Amino acid sequence: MPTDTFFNLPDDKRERFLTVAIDEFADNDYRNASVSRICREAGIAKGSFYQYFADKKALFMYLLDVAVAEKRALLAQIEVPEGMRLFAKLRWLFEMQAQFDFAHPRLAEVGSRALYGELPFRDDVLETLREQATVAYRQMVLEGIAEGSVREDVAVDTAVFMLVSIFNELGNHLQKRLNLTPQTMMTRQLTPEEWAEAGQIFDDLIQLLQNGLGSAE
Amino acid sequence: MPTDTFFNLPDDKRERFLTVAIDEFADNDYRNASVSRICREAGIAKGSFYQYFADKKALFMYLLDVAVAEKRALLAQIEVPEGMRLFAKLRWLFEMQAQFDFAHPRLAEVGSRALYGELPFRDDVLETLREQATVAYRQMVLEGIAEGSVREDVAVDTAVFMLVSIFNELGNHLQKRLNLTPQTMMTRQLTPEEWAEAGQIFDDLIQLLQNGLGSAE
DNA sequence: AGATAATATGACTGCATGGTCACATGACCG
DNA sequence: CGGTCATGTGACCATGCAGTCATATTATCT
Repeated sequence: MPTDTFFNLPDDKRERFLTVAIDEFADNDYRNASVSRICREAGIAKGSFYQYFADKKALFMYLLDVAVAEKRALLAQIEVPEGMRLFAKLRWLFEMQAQFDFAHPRLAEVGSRALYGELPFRDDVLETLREQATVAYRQMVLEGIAEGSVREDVAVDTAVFMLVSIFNELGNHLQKRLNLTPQTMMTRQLTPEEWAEAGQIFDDLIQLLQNGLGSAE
Repeated sequence: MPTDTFFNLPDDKRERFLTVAIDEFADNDYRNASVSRICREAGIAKGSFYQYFADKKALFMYLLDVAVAEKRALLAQIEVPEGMRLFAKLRWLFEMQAQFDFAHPRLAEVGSRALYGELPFRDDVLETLREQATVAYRQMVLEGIAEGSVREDVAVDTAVFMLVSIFNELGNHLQKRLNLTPQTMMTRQLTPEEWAEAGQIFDDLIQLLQNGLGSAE
């Protein structure tokens, strides 16, 4: 989506630009993110920007590409476990998501804005991305039923809705529970204690999803 | 928050204005909602607007007042049941929320934007409103434990997080499941069949929250 | 060095916004 | 009728935006 000129840029300049752009789209939704501000911040002329990208939308879509690529890179780094049963798989997914959020807090913010925020244009790629989570979760629930780990009489649509809602808010919740801000996450790694706490939250969540809140009474 | 002048307005003019304003803040987040557009749409001069409200923020806060008042009115209409146990109470809450969403779809949209969207200013009243849901749910879970309907070893914080996440997304989910748009909701009542379907979804949700997705295995 | 192509630049256009203000209109009262 | 007060009005200001373009700078090759 960017032009050759953009890729010809010296690495440091290109990276500085990207950092600034990601920050801008992490701090502001699409309409309020400002090309002018990005240019000012990154120290490049407005005209130059339009030599790199056709327009604001092209930059935004490229940032999403970067986010997707980054996520793929993370997944490639860790072998996807085979033969996991539903609740183990869910837990693993939670952990993956958290790992991405912690490794790329600003990018993750851009991504979640893109998925759940409002945009002044319609984009099919994005639309598909949006649906993907629902479809994947439905598939998982169905497999869960097939393998016997999920009750046969479960209300599939409603269960999927639950999973997606929780998944979407998980990042925010972890941040609150661990007292983290995107800044602190950028500047330091998670301590083992923090990871343990996150792990505990995942365990609790899985426990709740699997057995509910109700007592046996 | 509005001036006397605003309340002195002929009823139809004031109501027309409010309808337009609510639509504007339902369709756009705070920053993108436009006073100029509201004035144009409502057929009043820009100067007049500033005779009714100190500024854009004052209008916005007033709309929230209206929303809260409207919700109170709904609750006053229906007697709050006493002595309900947790899961019955939750179901009742779901139904209340849905009834409000269906009765005032546009206002509900303004409200949820206010609670979960971003604002260019900080407001203590709003902050309190935001926390209220979490506090109330925590209280309910604790009561649930006390009365024995909730497992004693439940992870309270995580359970509350689950409940809040689900509750926040419930409106959207119902809309999708029942194939409704704010417009259709404005123009017609829900059919008994649609209400039944909503009720089924509530039942399913409660069932999932209480017993989880897991099979007994 | 000279010529050609790639890149950088920032003033500029056109547009929309929130908010102001000097003035116009209308209502009520003696 | 005249005067006073409440209300209505829209041109106007400062600001910020996305995007353009003529011009200037720098690289590259002969």
